[in-house]
Amino acid sequence: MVTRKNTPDARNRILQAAVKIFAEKSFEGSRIEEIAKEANVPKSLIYYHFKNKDEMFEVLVHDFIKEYTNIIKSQGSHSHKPNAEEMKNSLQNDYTEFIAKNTDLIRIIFIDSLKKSTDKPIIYKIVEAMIETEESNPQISKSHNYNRDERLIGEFFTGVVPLLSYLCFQDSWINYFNMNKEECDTLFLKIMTTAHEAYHKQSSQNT
Amino acid sequence: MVTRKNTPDARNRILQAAVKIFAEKSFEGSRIEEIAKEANVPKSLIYYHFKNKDEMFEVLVHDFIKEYTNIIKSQGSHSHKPNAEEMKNSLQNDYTEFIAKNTDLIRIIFIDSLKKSTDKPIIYKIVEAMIETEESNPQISKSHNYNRDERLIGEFFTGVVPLLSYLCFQDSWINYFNMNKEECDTLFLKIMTTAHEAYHKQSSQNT
Amino acid sequence: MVTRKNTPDARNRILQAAVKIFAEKSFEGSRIEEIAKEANVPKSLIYYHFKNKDEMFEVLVHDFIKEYTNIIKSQGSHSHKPNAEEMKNSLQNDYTEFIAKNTDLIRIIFIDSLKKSTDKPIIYKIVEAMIETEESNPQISKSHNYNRDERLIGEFFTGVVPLLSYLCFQDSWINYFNMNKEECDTLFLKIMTTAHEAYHKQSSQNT
Amino acid sequence: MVTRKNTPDARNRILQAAVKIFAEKSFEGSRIEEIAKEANVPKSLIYYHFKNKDEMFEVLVHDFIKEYTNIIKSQGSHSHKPNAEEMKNSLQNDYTEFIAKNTDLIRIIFIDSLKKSTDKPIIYKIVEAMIETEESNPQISKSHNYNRDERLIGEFFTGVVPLLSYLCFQDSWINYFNMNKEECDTLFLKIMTTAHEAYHKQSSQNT
DNA sequence: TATGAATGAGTGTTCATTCAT
DNA sequence: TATGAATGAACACTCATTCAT
Repeated sequence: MVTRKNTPDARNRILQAAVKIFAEKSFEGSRIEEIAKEANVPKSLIYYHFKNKDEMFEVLVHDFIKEYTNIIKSQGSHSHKPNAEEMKNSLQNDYTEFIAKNTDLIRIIFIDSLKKSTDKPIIYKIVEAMIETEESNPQISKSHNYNRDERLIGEFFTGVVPLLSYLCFQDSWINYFNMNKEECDTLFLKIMTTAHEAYHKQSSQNT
Repeated sequence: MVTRKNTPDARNRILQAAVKIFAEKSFEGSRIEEIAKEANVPKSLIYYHFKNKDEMFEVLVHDFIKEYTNIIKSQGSHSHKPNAEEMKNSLQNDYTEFIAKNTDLIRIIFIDSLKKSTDKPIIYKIVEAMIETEESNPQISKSHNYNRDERLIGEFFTGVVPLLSYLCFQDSWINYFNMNKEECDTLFLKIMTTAHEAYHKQSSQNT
Repeated sequence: MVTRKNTPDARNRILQAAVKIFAEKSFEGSRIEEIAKEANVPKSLIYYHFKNKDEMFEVLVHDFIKEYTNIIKSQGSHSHKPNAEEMKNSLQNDYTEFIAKNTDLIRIIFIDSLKKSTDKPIIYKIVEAMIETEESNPQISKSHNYNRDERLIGEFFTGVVPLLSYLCFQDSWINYFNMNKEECDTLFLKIMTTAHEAYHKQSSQNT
Repeated sequence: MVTRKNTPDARNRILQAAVKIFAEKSFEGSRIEEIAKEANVPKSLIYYHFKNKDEMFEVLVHDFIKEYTNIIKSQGSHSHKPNAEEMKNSLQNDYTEFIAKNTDLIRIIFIDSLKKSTDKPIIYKIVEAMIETEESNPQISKSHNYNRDERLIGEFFTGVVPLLSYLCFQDSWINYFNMNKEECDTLFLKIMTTAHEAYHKQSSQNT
């Protein structure tokens, strides 16, 4: 009499386990065996639910990007010229909550996107979604000094990248530099907000 | 008559090949076989020059960090409160030149550092070197409002991370967003300088 | 509302599908999954109807041999010393019709019988049935020059084997050698009849 | 201290082992592990010498066909209108010797060729080589009643197929029908020669 | 110094088969 | 009668590493 897992959410457990292992070892460094162990399923079940390792990755990314895009779109006015106050508040909003919940997945996407061979890094979809939302707002996109390229670069390199990096490095940073988590968060937020805001101000001064 | 492998620099060719492959596939995703092919040497020669795959990685990183540290130290006062002018010039200086020459290695280190399991990301050595140099300058470190934590976070998340990210994403960015390389460089520089400077200004206003 | 699988003949559809897949990939090369797909039933239904893969094969072979034997027996005098005329006519008779209808199964049996490890090739049952029928006819078997071994070898290697081979190769032969089906059939029939007849004639001259 | 096999002919041992196992279990039914065991090498060595299972098969077939073709070509006038005497003698000649030595490989090729999906059965190369050699002989090919299609069908279905079948079935036949090997060989030879000759005679009578 | 051959411990994946319902 | 989910035992193939020369 073999005990069956009988949990209809085996598929989800597998996906969660995959995220965890991928985040720790990177995609290539992860072993199906280990994901199976983490999910408490036989590895053959992984192949019942997914075609192969790649498909697990794709499903994970696809679902994330889909949900991310939805959140961005539903937030509408979220990303333009936030001030420190708004920024701080936003840490409790849907967007940041979602991002915080998916740190590991973001890490995976970040790592994958950094590979040289990747000519269409997944991470770009993140800025794209932000900019698309922005451009669907005529007030912004029709303004005389709107510059798509500048917006993309600005949002990505002074906004998205520092934020996601912070999420990824947070734990080891606190550990390695012996900082206090609360203070560290506050400091980062202040610094990044200042820097990101500065870009926004300058950007709007262009004629 | 066997074609000689140009013996003296076989080791170097292997290292260069390793950098290339690691950058494309990440450390775990790279195969010794492929590195050997890229370096045009038999697989076994790699094991003549290096103990194992890990050692290749370590040699690569060690040499890079060593050279990096030297450059930083020899530049002395390079990184504090630069203005746009200095920043622009610096693109031609030793530091940026060195960084530009080692994009692939930086990519490798960046990727490796992003793994969750890495509690001492190699990339931290980069800020550390900067801060150490800074702190060896009593004029700066003894100033009444000097705050090491803030300096670290500021330099890392508004300086190092955006810069290295730009290096890593540059090519695919231009390709994906259909931008012009020159303009893209200029735009990034302007934006990042503005943002990074803003942090420096604010930082120095703290009492 | 689930589409019913047309219950009563699911078993037959499975068997037909099995024949098709076995014929294409050989028994070992066939996958239950693929048979299920071909039969448009879930994999598990196959195990409802058959104990395992081997049993499907056995059922298929058993049914074929049974029906074959019946036809042979009911034809009685079919195989001895046919002349060209009889042979040609026989192409429309039960025997050849049955064989033509079961080309795929014959192919499967032929392939299986060719394996070295098989010491009791199924295909032998085909000559056996012919000879048994013959021997049950005292007029033939008691004739002074009747030689069972010679009959077996003769019927098998100049009769059964060429005929079954032709059935198996027919399609690809026409395709590969760019022949016309009708002519090809006629040619083969003429040639094979001549050869087979020659054996019969010579055989009966033995004293 | 691990004992290395150090046999430069490991590759050959692998090929021979593959022939043996393929012949017993068919290609799909064979396990690399088993071939490795038979060849007395670790299975990884098989992948050092061959890309994969398919390549082993291809190498085997390619080498066989090449050698076969050479023999056929060097025999020149071997296959046309042989009489019983010639046929008998030929059993000791290069051709038959070669065939007898490669029974297992022939079995493998025969089996593979019988699969329905194979649109260009390897076995056809055997008749092709015979016919090509024949056609390179102007005396034959220019004769007024030479008919390529008839030659192909005739040689294949009354010559090649019975002969190869006999090779494949020989052992189990003797066993199953309880015959004596010598007598069996003689009987088959007499019967097949008669039948094949008959086709040749008739063929040459066509105007 | 250099290398072709060899090897063992994996590693992703497959597959016949079974279970619960 | 029927089926989606599950499973373990293989299986083909990989890969870092080592050996002998």
